[in-house]
Amino acid sequence: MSRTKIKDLLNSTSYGEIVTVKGWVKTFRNNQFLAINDGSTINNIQAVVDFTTTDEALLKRLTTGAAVSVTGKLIESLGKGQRVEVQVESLEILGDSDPEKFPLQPKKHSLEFLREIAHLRFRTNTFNAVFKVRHALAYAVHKFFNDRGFVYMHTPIITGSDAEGAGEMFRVSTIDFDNVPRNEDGSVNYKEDFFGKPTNLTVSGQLEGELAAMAFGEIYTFGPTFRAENSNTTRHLAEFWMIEPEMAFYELAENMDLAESLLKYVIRYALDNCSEELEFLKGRLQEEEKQKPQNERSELDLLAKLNFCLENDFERITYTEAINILRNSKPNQKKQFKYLIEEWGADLQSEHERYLVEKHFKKPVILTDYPAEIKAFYMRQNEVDSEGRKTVRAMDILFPGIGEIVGGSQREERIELLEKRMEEMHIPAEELSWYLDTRRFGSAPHAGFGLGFERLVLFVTGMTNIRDVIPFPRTPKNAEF
RNA sequence: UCCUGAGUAGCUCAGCCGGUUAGAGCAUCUGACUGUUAAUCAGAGGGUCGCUGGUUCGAGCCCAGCCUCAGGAGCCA
Repeated sequence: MSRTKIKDLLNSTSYGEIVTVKGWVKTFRNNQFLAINDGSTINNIQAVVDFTTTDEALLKRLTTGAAVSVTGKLIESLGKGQRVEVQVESLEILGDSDPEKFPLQPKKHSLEFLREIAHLRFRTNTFNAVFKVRHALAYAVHKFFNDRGFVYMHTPIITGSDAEGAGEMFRVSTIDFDNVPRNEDGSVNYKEDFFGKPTNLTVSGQLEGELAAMAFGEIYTFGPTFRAENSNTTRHLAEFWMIEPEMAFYELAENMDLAESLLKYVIRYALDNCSEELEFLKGRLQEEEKQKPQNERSELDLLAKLNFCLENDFERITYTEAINILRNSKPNQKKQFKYLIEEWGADLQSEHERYLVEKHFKKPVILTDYPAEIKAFYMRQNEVDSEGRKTVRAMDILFPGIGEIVGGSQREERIELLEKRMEEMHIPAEELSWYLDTRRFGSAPHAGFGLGFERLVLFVTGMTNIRDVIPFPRTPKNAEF
């Protein structure tokens, strides 16, 4: 007999129908009430076993975590707390679960503990909900771009260029560390390595993405990204997923429009398609925040926060305007910032970003036109202003609780200016001549951005540690599973 | 990498000023009960107090080093 998914059974009114349920035991109460979950929904179905006619040895094996198949009649529940239940006629244990050793109990576990058993945490309500939302968001990203005619481009994971400048890279090599091939001067002979030269894992698909955009018009990438930074925070991973659209003939304003509508679209999609999961996560967050003092709790609950984000335009201000706001802000004047804002040109610290987003505007903020000094070589240079300040057409989107969720820019399409900037920043032009070819042959204005997928999942699920929104987090000193 | 805090039973945590045999709730096991909702009730088992060294008559507690984890910062998405 084919199985029926629990999600469908919980919505069914076909009372009297004989159904088969396969799933994992959550709890077995009172020697007769079996709560089964099959992952199709965070809710369980109750199967009622007649213990007077069932073999005692079999009943003993109904332990938390065991995989079971039950067949019986779907009936209106005789008890309160659930609408339907299955009256068990036959019961089979598909896989036992030793209760002495199975680490998940029908009680609350800390997220830290569950992180240590990441292979089993999928079976908890919280992670069921988180990864359902993650899936929905990933699907929505593809749907958004596909519906707008963007081409999904697979940029390389292994890169031969170390000039991307987005952070420390992981070396990819087949060299035997115990027997390193050397040149006469003692340096490593990379000609002996797999690719015949040093290679690394990608830190960004942007440069290759630009090449494709200069042919297809509008493309996006969505793939794994690797940063070998020794970052130990709630919002950094060594391996994460990034979405990088790149669009020919877009200027900065259109780039911002696209990023804002992408974020709103995928949040809307999650609200429309994951209401059960988000409702659960909202409750989880409220429980968690009960531990905190009143002034640290969120003003809006999870659903209200997401809806608020949809209903309001993101605030768009330039770096220069932000500096003026910060300079005149209370925490700056009362010297409450750890880093006080004094001069134009300083990089914004996360305390400043948080002030702008969470205190001043109380909504997502897009910061544009940063000082050229603190931004990457490929960003389009603005005219020097009346005070002699050099800025670039960068834009960062800041979200409450997350910080920077999007970083992008209009790209410098004028080759003379680009080459000059590369020289100033000591970027080897020879290594990137393929990149510069886009500016040599039919260069055109274009723009793009990078969206950190896990940071998006963090925001939508209300989770607070990025290690809890990716199945198997890779962080410094941690590559388990 | 820096700053702060933590590490005691399977899990969550208590453990006073250094002093007898290190405790609780949940989980597990045994029994009772049998329409329960993290079932309930009674009982039992369960400890390398993160690791190494030191101080002391005596260390879970004090000191030093190390490891791991968490939060914050930096780097960034």
